[in-house]
Formats: sequence, structure tokens, C-alpha cells
Amino acid sequence: MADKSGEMELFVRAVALGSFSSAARALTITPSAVSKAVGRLEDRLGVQLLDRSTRSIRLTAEGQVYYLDCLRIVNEIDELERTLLARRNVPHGRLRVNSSVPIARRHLLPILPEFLARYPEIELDLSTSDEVLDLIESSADVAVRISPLQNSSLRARKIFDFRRIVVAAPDYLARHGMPARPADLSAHNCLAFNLKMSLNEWPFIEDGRSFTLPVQGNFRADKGDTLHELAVAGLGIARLANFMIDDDLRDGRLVPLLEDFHPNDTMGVYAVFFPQKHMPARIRCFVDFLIEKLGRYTLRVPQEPARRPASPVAHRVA
Amino acid sequence: MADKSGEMELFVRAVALGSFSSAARALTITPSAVSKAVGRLEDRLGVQLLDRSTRSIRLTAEGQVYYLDCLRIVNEIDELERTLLARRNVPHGRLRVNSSVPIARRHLLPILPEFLARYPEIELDLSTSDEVLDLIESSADVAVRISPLQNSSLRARKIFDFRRIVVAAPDYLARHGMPARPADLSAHNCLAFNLKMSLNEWPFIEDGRSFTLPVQGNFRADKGDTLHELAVAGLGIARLANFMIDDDLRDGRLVPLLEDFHPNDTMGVYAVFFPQKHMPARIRCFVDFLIEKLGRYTLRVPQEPARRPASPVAHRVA
DNA sequence: AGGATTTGTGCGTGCCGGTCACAGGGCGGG
DNA sequence: CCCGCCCTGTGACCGGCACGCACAAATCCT
Repeated sequence: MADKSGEMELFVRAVALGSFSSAARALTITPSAVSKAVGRLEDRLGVQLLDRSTRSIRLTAEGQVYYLDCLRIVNEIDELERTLLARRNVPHGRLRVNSSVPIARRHLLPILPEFLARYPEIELDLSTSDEVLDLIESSADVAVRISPLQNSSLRARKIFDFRRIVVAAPDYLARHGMPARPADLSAHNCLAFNLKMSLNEWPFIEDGRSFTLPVQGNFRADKGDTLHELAVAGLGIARLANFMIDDDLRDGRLVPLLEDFHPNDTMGVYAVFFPQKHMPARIRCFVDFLIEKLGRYTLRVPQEPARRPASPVAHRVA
Repeated sequence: MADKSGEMELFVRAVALGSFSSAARALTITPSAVSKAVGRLEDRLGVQLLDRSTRSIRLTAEGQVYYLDCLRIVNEIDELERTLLARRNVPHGRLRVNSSVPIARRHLLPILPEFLARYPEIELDLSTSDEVLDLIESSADVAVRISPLQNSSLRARKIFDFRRIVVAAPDYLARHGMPARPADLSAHNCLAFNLKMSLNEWPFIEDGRSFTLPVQGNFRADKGDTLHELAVAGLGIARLANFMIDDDLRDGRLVPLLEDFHPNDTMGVYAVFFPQKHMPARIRCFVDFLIEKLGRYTLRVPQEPARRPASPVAHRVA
């Protein structure tokens, strides 16, 4: 497999610049290399392309017609590669994103309009699904997930941390009393998950000792949003991600409980994607954008019950 | 200088055939080579062109646009090379031929129509000039010359041999008598050249001894044609190439003299051209054609005064 | 389930294409 | 007018690249 394009490129340069030497200088190789490349080209084609005198070169009749086509092809290759190289750095194309419903509602939807405005050539497909089933195999380029997936063939970048907070409606607390320590939860109606049972083991620290407390009540659901609504309605106590209930805490519809007993109940939200040798710009830009816009949210994790930083709702566009 | 076209070709074949393996089989290389070539291509472009599963390959979005351009360019290169390769074997283009006037008149002109008919894509430029001055440097592709030029950078192929014959008109002989031996020429009016003086030394063999006899008379000219016409007119004795006087010998306008004394007065007519690594087909064909059509003329050189082979005039087209 | 086929990788090696050095030949300048 | 610079071409040498080989992992088919 001879290097046709290389020989053609050298030939074109030599003709354009008028001599092998100048072409060699332009390409920082030796004149010998140019001479041999053109010679190989001629041998391969079986046609003499250049009449060489010791002082100059001149196109033969065949060389002239070949040169024109050659020039066109070389330029086409060059343009093709430059186009591709340029597009490589311009995010474009269909970007398929998958996340859970709450993360989409509270974090993604508010900032996606800005993302689309910043990268007009990106076409975004957002799908929301429960966290359990969906691998990134659900034909998505990026999944916004809780906890880095154990699948080692994936790569995860942390976007922000969040806390889970035990909360209840003031109404509920007025009726059933405020639990003073974790063990008191056994006397309360705790809203539980029916699919992700591990979420019914609430982690606490008491007297310097870490433990998990199984909770139960008279209602279970498969989605945090459901428990959230029922907690606001005063049905019981729930342990919910802080970003789900920012508004309710601010407006007093929910009240945090037992805050001193689970200071480190934090988890990360990650962008998960296939690592590939040549990462499409749209994926890199999207992940960078998520971290740029949502990374500050990490600051909220330290307990600051009195202060009230900007709510994620502030991200919403008017 | 990476082998762009080679990688492109492999990429196109792999996409077209649907797998690296089939492309490898088609090109009789190993799948490893295909895989590595596509990998190099992707590295160079910084873009992933193919999604590979262990069982199949699939074009990425970037790969699709690249593939189309790639296919076009590969086909263009292929077509360009095939076109050139085909044209290489089809004689075409301007063919510049130079010869002396007598050779052109007596040998070339009769057969050139057939040559042009056989090779319609050849455009023939025939120039005639005296033999002395003109090098092949007179911007001709082929020169039809007497005697292989001493310039060693040229190549010569013999087309046919000819003889020089000492002749006179019957009228002249009737008036001045027929010379019996070379020495008798001193009493005759010998028509001589004024430029190529060497032609005034006539070679003879007498009693097994070779010698040259300087001749002279009252008229000199620079062209054999001139001497020829004057000889026919009965002005004197001339030594002329046999092909110039075939008609006159046949029709009795000239009579050969002293034939037994210069049996080997022969010279060759040669096609002279620049040897080059890739000989243009038009040159090769022309020289072959000359030998094909005129080579038989060699048979005339042995003295056959009685017989009368086909005259070169027979070559003339009706 | 297991064989077969496919893609990818690590290693070794052969060869292509480069540099280097030199020859030959024109054109220009001293 | 001749010397010298610069041009192209060739031969020897050699280094890096690209291929083949063997193996691994994965998936499809039987």
C-alpha cells in the first residue's frame, strides 16, 4: 500500500513551488525525499510527470492534467480533515441525557435552556427514568446518577453532593410530637420505599456511634416524589434529598428533624458516560456545563440551617 | 507524513463491507492491520469514526459524514489513476517529428496517413530541416536521421539501411561516355555538396582495396535534391541515396554507374529520441510504426539491379 | 453451552522511505 | 571567462512505522 496521498502532496508542492528543493524546504525534508517520492509516483503510474533539467522542472503533458486533478484531490483531503478537525471542537449533534425525574426537575430543567443557547448545534434528548433499572445502555450518552456506578467500564464525574434530610410537615409534628433522638422514630409513621429497600435504612450517629435504623410506617411508594408529597401533606416522616425540598424548607412546609444525628448523610450526583479515546465535544461540554452550573451546589451540604443560599429554583428561567 | 489515502481506503472498505475482517480479506491483509489503520485515522483526526462492538462496527455521526467525503475522494483517486494508466497505453498527444526533406518526402509522407488513422488521438507535428544543424534539441520527440548520433544521451533505433549510388542521366552518359572505373570520374563533371564536404569523398573498392575519391565539378549545392534534379537534367554525375532515385532508375531517367566498385556504400536511417524511464506511447508507437512499414526496405540494399521490389511510392494512399 | 468469529493489543520484525554524501550539470556573478 | 552556488539524481545506510502473529475478550450462532 503505497502512500498515494503523500506522494501526490509532494508532487503538488513541487509543481506549485517550481522546484523539488523549495518543496523540500517548505516541508522540512530533503530534496532527495521529494525526488524519490515523485519518482515513485511516476513509476507507479508508469508515466513521466515532470521533465527535469538539472536546474528546473517542467510539467509534461500528462503531468499537467494529472496536476490539476491532483491539486483538487489534495485540497479536498485537506479541507475534509480541517472540517472534521474544526467540527471536533464545536459541540454538535444529538446528545442523549438520562436522569432521574427529581434531578431533572430540580437541576437539569432550570439550566438546560442556557446550555442549548450556548451550544446551538447540539440537539438534546432528555429521558427520565428510575435509577434502578437503567444502565447507560439505555442508549444515552450521559446519565446523571446518584453514586458512581460500579460498572468499571464507565466513567463518572461528580457534579455536586447532596444530603438526605429527615423531614416532616409542621402539621404532622404538631400532632405527633418532635422526635428527640433516632430511636424515637419507631413511634412515628415513617414513609418508606417499596423498591429500593436500602433507602429504608436511615443512617444516624449518636454518641459518636454510627448505625442504621430500619424505619417503617403504613405507606410505601416507589418514588421519592410520592413520599415527598405525602410528607408535605402531613402523613408522616420522610428522608428526602435536600434538593427536593429546598422550597418546602424555606417556606416552612417541611421542617428538618434530628439534624444533629446525621451530619454526614451525603451522597454525590455524578455524570456517568462511556469513556472513549476521542470524547465527542458535546459530551465533554455537557458535563463541564453541569459542573459549572451545579457544582456550587456542593456548598450547601455543610449544615447551615439558618442561612439560606440561592435555591436551585433561582436557576429557572423566567 | 502519514499515509492518509491508505487509511482512508481501508476505512472505506471496512465500512462498505461491514467489518474489519471482510475488508482485510478483500485486501489480503490481517484484520489487525485494518483495525490499526482505522485507529490511526481516528487518532489523527481526533474523532471516533466507528463504534466497534466485538461483533460489528457502526458508523458514528461524524463517521457518516466523513465516510461520504472519504468515499468520494478515494474514488476520485482511483479514477484518476486508472485514467492515467489507461491513457498511458493509448498513444495520444502532440508528437513532434523531425527529418530531412528527402526522407520525409520519400518515406514518411507516404505512410503518415495510415499512422494518423491508426492512432486518432495523436497529433503530429512534422518539421523538416537539414541534417547538419538540427539536434533533437529542436524541440522534437523523434528525429529521423542518418547515422546514430554520437550524443550518448540519445537513443537510436535503426529503421532501414540505404545505399548511395553513383548515377547519371542516359543523356549525359551518351554525351560524355560511361566511366569504367572510379579513376575515370576525374574526367567527368561530378555534382558536389558545398556544405557537407565529406559527401564529396566517394568511397570505392577496386582490386580489393578501399579508398575514397575526392570528386569535383562545376556545380555545388547544399541539398541532395538539387543535385538530384540536375543529374536528371543531364548536368553530371551524382552520388545519391537510392531512395531518392528509385523512380528515376526504374523509369530510366538515371542509370547507375560503377556499381561493382561500391557494393557496401550503405548507411542506416535511424529514429533518434530521448530515452526516458517512462517512454510516452506515442513515441514508442511511432518508432515501431516506422520499422513496421519501412523496415522491409532494408531488403533492397543487396544489389538486385534486375528485380524491382515494391517502390516506396506504393505506400502512398490513393 | 460451546465453538466460531470478530475486534483489539503487545511484541517482534521486515521493509519502506528518509537522511547523508556525492556526482553531474547549468546559470549567474565576479 | 571561469569559478562557484544551487539544482537534481543516485547509492548506501538506517531508523521508525506498519504489518503479521498470537492471544484475549466478547458476542453471535448452532
